[in-house]
Amino acid sequence: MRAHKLDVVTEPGTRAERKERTRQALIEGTLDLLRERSFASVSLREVARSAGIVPTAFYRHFASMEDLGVALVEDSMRMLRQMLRDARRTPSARTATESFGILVRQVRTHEDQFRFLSRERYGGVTEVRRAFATELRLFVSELTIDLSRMPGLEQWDVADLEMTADLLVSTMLTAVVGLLEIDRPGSQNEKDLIDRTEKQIRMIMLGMSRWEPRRA
Amino acid sequence: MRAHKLDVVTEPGTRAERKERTRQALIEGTLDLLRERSFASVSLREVARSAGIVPTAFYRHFASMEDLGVALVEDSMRMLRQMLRDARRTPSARTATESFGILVRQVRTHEDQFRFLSRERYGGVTEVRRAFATELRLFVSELTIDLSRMPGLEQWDVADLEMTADLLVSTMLTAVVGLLEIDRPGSQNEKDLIDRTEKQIRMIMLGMSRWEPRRA
DNA sequence: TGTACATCAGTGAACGCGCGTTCACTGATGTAC
DNA sequence: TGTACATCAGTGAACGCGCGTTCACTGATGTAC
Repeated sequence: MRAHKLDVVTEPGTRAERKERTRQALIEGTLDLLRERSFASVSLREVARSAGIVPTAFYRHFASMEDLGVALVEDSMRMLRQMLRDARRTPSARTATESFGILVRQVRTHEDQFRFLSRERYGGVTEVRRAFATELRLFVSELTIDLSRMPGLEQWDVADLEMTADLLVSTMLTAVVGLLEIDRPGSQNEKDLIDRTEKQIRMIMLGMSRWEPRRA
Repeated sequence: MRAHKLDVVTEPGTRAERKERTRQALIEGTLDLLRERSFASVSLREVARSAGIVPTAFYRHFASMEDLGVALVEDSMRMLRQMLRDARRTPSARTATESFGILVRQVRTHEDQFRFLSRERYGGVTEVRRAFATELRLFVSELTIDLSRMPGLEQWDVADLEMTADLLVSTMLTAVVGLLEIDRPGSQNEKDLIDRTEKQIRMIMLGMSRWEPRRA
């Protein structure tokens, strides 16, 4: 019998596991604080408090708040990239409207991270802006390649393909940001927004079918 | 001769005029601080410093930083409304592309205020978000009326008209935000962005000409 | 026009507070033998 | 398995700093007579 071990109230797991758990608590606590505030206005002490540790213990995980910000970007970007990779593998994501449906579900699943990205995109932290812009450019150029393979678009100018990909992406992005403003998922507001965006995508695609590439 | 009056180094004008000048210095100093930071991260003392007054004198003009924020929104919104009113009176603004040209020039003229609006739109201050959303809804509904009068769109559903107006406005808004990211006006980047946006607007209008309203 | 008083934009000292960061520490976990 | 030592996540006191806000003040401008 080693019953006395049960008296010890420390957390289970190895030291490394517990450290990782605290790190996650810091990240999730921060995302939670960012629900209604900007990253620039959140203090190190608040973040530590949200994770249930003393301010000085923060430094066991991050060198500074800026460092935590970078980790947040990396985390969110990893999620975004994974989503895009999955979407490209899903056969049902071939049309823009279907891709948008997948996007909506992902936004609802990773709401905090999408909010962080959309809010800091033009907000204070330069690092976030740069990383997001790069990711977005990557996405647009991938969509450009997809478009170039669509029947009827084979002879299009690259610039025209890019312009169209950019329009489709920015329309979806506007919808994502609108989605984050709607608190209650499944509400009529949400349905209206999704419906409207799908129509907008269809309208753009109608325009594409009439577009004359390389006008003289 | 009252030469001794010239020795006095106080600012010219009546007391009311000087007060108004300080108020403007506070507002412009704040907009200047907001070039690279968010409103939430700017302190009262910094704002006072930027206007060349002592922190306590700030209270002669605004009750709090929040109060200053509201004044900033009101100022920027007044500018935006005036721009829209002028644009509606200009005969050359009849097509969406021409309206966009006017918008680009306005953005370059009132860059600080547009930056404030775009940055705080999803940023911290609730007041700003609400005011901007209202202004935007107003703009979309005015454009909806304009569209309903265009030849070929007379039989369109109101929902379809609104959806289209929303798409046009959000495309222009995306361009405005992109414009603010470009430091050097007149650069190739700027030309590319404007060119791309004009093409996007034309593509949407092509889609409109093919749209079948009230599909069964 | 001149005088006496009221107004009020801006001053400067002072306050209590939360901040980021340093430092020496504690005690459970990990490791070598 | 047991012992002795090393590691290291988290602690708690302490610091100097910029913050928002209070208060009594100054002295030029405005107003009433």
